[in-house]
Amino acid sequence: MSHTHDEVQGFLPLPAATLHILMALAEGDRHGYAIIQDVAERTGGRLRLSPGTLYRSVQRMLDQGLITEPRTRPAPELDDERRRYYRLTSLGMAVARAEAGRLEDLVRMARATGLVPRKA
Amino acid sequence: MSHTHDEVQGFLPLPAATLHILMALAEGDRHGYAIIQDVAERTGGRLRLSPGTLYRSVQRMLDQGLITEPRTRPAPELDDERRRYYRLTSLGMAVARAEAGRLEDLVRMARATGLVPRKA
DNA sequence: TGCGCATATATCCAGCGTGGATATATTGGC
DNA sequence: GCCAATATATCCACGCTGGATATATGCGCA
Repeated sequence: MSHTHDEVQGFLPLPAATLHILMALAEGDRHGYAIIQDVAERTGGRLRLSPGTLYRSVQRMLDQGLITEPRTRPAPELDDERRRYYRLTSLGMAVARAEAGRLEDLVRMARATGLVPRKA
Repeated sequence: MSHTHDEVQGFLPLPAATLHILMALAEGDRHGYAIIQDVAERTGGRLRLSPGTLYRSVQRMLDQGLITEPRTRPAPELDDERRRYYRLTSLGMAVARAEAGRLEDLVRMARATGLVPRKA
């Protein structure tokens, strides 16, 4: 289950919401509403994914194969029937890593200009 | 010539082209076409700003006060009359630093998920 | 001389990603 | 019984982008 450089690179640059969703799913399977909360929490409330952005991003990511909808649902007794859960694919992980690398390059370039101090 | 946190933060997230233009101008005054070349060079040819993106971004940045058009033109004997030169403002620098910081936070978050290794 | 390419700026269109509003339905607290 | 939170889904308007197009000058080369 390996992915070619071009196959992964073709997704970049990743839409902002997509990277956040991938990061939220890195810890485990989550449903849509939980992803919104997770992103808000992780960003200290600075990024609040709107429902429109979240559900359209999720649909696109399913189509692209970055995430899947697993058959098994966690904790049936605590479950909410309405929920739809999502899981990272190996392609999704590879794409997230590639995007993070791209962002690192960007930060490195910014530092190289001398415009940006090397730490805050 | 200081800028408030909110004044600067209000520009974020910065459009991709805008950050690249700010980085290109960090080294000194440049005209539009030179910015396109500079960005292509710095990114190893991976990002080629289209004319549409470049000139619209520049116009927006002038309106926002991130850059200015200096009166003095460099090297009059080597100059091309058609060129329009642009220069970073202190606001532009502050905004570029803030955006770089935002990207760093993003990379840090990606690392924290364990999804992204800490160096390549 | 004339052709094409690089230089240089500017405008237009179509496409995509986003926020916000709206809709629908269920659950829990007061 | 009412409102807020939970949960998903769709629609509209806006902003950013690439690519095409337009215009004009300068340079190399056949």
